[in-house]
Amino acid sequence: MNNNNQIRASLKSAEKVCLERDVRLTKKRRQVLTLLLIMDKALSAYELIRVFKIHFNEVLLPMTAYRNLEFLEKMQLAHRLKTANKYVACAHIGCNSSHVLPHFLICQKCLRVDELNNYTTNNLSDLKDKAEQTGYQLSSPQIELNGICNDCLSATSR
Amino acid sequence: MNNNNQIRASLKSAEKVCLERDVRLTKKRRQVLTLLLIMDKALSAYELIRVFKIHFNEVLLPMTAYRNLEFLEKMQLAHRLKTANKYVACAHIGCNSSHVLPHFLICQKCLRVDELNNYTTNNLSDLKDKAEQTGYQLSSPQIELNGICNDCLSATSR
DNA sequence: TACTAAGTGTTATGTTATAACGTAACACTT
DNA sequence: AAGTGTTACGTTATAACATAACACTTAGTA
Repeated sequence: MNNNNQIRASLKSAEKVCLERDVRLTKKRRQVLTLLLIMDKALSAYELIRVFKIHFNEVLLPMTAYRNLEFLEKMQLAHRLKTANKYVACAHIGCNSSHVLPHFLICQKCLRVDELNNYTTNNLSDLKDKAEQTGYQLSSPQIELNGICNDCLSATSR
Repeated sequence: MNNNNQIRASLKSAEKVCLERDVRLTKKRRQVLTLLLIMDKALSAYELIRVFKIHFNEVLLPMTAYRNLEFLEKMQLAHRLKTANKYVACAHIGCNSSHVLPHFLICQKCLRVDELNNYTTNNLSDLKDKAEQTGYQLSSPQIELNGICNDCLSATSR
């Protein structure tokens, strides 16, 4: 779970990123990012909407949710997990992470997400080579691995 | 494009697989597999339904489509591409392929899919190790890489 | 023949996502 | 302060993807 200090730091970094890129971190966008950070797991757009209502007692409309998630994704402040149709705050806000070949480990039970960005560029060039040999140009490759985290595993086996 | 001989051979292998596993390759299931082989690209369930009507002049209901796709997936005669919400015939029917760590290259333009199964088990154990170090047990890992195939690329640049 | 299990049909609904268009808020100029 | 352009958000509608629950049919078999 992200603690308050971590969340504050991430929001500060997010502000900086938006300032640098001359885009606006509006109230709603900031709220969405805050929620993703607080929840610290993958949420669907509609889950986000429900939690938004509970947390801020304000309405977040579906279109706004999707637009804001798209914005956060562009700024690499959040990620879209295609295999799960869910969204999660970036684990590396403020870390100058490259996001060249993000790897996600997704727990199918609790939706905890671990984001591995410490892969060598070898992995990417390896994948790129294989893709090119097969006749493809990769576009923003992203590896999503589904599994079960140890916490959920031990909870189940009990 | 799969030619008629390849399709016939795949269907024959599919029959064998089902016989061995004591499950039925019913008419509808066979038709669905046939269509996936004919189309030779990723189809959504609802695209499949539309093509089914055109090709066989019979109705394939959504539920049946999903059930049959699920069946084919279990038998490893077809694959579900989660990042695209689409389905594709297995490229290795009758090849005794292991399907330990299937890699898919998906063209986002034409939905052609290349399925790489020639990865070494090293890749899998490597991923498994990394996952376990991070506290996850992988469940049927599958790598989906999105890109654009050379045909579409050259068509676009013209 | 009648039973059983598997498969399919049917209806309804849930879930995820986007299109199209209008309005509000903000930022910049004059 | 008024005018203008841009970005963000609101609103409505609908497309696209997927499953639940239960009924009916049929193939295989006792």
